[in-house]
Amino acid sequence: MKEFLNITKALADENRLRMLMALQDGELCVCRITELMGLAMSTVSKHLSVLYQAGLVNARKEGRWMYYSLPGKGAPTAAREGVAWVRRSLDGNARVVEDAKQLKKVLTMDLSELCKRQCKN
Amino acid sequence: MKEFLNITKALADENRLRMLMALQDGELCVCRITELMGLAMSTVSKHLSVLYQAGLVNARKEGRWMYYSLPGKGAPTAAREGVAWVRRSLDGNARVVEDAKQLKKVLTMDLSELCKRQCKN
DNA sequence: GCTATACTTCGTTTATTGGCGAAATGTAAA
DNA sequence: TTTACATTTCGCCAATAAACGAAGTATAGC
Repeated sequence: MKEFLNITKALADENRLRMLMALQDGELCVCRITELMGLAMSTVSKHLSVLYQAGLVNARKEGRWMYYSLPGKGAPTAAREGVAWVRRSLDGNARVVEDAKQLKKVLTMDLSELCKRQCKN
Repeated sequence: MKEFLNITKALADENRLRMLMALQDGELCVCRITELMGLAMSTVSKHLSVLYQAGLVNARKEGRWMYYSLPGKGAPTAAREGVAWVRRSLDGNARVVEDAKQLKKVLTMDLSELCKRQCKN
């Protein structure tokens, strides 16, 4: 019960739902997500930690960068089904579409430049 | 987004998950649910209101009694799928099984007696 | 009409959560 | 081995949410 409750609690926040939807087209590092969300990096990191604890995202460290992605086949059923349900339900949502558009821009930005700027804030 | 967030927030509470699972075998009135949950009736009523606002339960008034049940075919897709996901994920859960057992006892109790007792508390 | 009853709403308290900036951690480049 | 940088953790404050009891609403029976 507690495990499943972790999942539902993780899904009960608009910003975390936006992050899950933003990860649809592949993994992202924290500073790109931060740029997209318009929140403090520490806040974004906390949200990603909540999603990770619930098994709703994978985490991969590469050098100084941390990449988050949607869970694959190995993930627990409840988490995978939860993500699938969210994706079906929010597909085409105005905010999500807007985010996807904004994400395209963020992906063209230079990673180092982006992170440098984030850490200033 | 707001609508879907209503659903995920409604699912992000253990007592509300227990209530949804308790409704699996058919509608229940508030005082039976109250007896099962071991909470104040006002608290249970509030929880049911949250579930109702999210479209996760139906409500039907019959005389002095209010009956809540899981949503049928007419309900929005996201809500129906959410309930289905919860049921799959919590099927066989220890607490849920225990509740189901307890519910059987509660169903044998006299409704009027039960409600009278609830309202005293 | 009154009274009892089944439920909801309101007001308050306490606990949890989201947000930020500052400090800490870990990694890579100079 | 410093220095820079990407991310996380910590400490704090504000906002949200869960719990209760008391008061309010609506319905059935006298």
